[in-house]
Amino acid sequence: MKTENATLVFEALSSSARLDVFRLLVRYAPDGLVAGEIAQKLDIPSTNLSFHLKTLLHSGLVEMEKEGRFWRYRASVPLMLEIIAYLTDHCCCGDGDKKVKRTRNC
Amino acid sequence: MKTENATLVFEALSSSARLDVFRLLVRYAPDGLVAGEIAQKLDIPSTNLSFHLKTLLHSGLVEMEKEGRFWRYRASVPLMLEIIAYLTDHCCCGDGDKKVKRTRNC
DNA sequence: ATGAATGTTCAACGATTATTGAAGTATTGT
DNA sequence: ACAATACTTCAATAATCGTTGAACATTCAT
Repeated sequence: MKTENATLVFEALSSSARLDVFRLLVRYAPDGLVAGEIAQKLDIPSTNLSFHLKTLLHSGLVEMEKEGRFWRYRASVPLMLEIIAYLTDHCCCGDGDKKVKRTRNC
Repeated sequence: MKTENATLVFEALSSSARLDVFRLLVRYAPDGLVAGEIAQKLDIPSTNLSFHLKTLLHSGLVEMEKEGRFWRYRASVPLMLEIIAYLTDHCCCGDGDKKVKRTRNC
C-alpha cells in the first residue's frame, strides 16, 4: 500500500454520502447491489450517486460489473483490509521507519 | 465513533501533505514535534503547514500545546485506534447492522 | 524598550468538489 | 421498429480546498 493509494481511499471515505454507500455495500457483501437499489435505500438522486460511485471506483474501494442493463457494485473487502493494515503499521505506533518495538497501546 | 467524526478523520488523511505530517508525528510519538521541525523535515512553507495542522487539529488526529514561543504538535494515537476499530466493525465484514458471523477474511 | 524568532491569521487567487437537470448510451420488452 | 428502463456523462453553478505572500500576535534575548 503506497501513500498515494492510501490518500485516494481516505478521500473516497471523506464524504458522508460515500461512506454511507460503502457501508451499505459492505452490509450486502459479497453480492453487492445495483445502482438503483443503492439510490433507493440511501435516497440519493441517481446522477449524484453516479458521481460518488465513480470516486469510490477510482479509489478501488468498490468494483463494478454490468448485468444486462443493471450496473452492480460491490465493496472490495481486501482493499479495506489493506487500509486497516496500513493504518496499523504506519499511522499507529511509530514502527514504520524506526523499527521500534510496540510499546504504547498496541 | 460516529460516522460524522469518521468522515472528519478521513478528510484529514485525504491529503498527502497531511498524511505525511501525521505519519511524522506518529514516528515522533509521544513527544511530537514543534511546527518548525515539521516544516523543516517535510519542506513545507510554514503558512501552508499551519493550514493543514488546523485541519488535523479539527479532526482530533493531532493535539497542540504551547511551549514558550514554540507550538508542539502530537499525534493522537487513541483516536487512530478508534478509527481502526470503526473500519473493522463497520466497513469490513458486513457485521455492522445484520449481526452476521464473520466469515470472509476476518 | 528594541529587535529577532516562532508561528498563526488574513486576503486573494486558482483549482477542485458537490449538486442538479438535461442529454446520451445500452439493454429489455412488446 | 418503438418505447421504456437503468444508468451514465455533460454542462453549469455554488461551495470548498490548497497555496502563497503580507500582516499580525506572542515570546525571548540584549
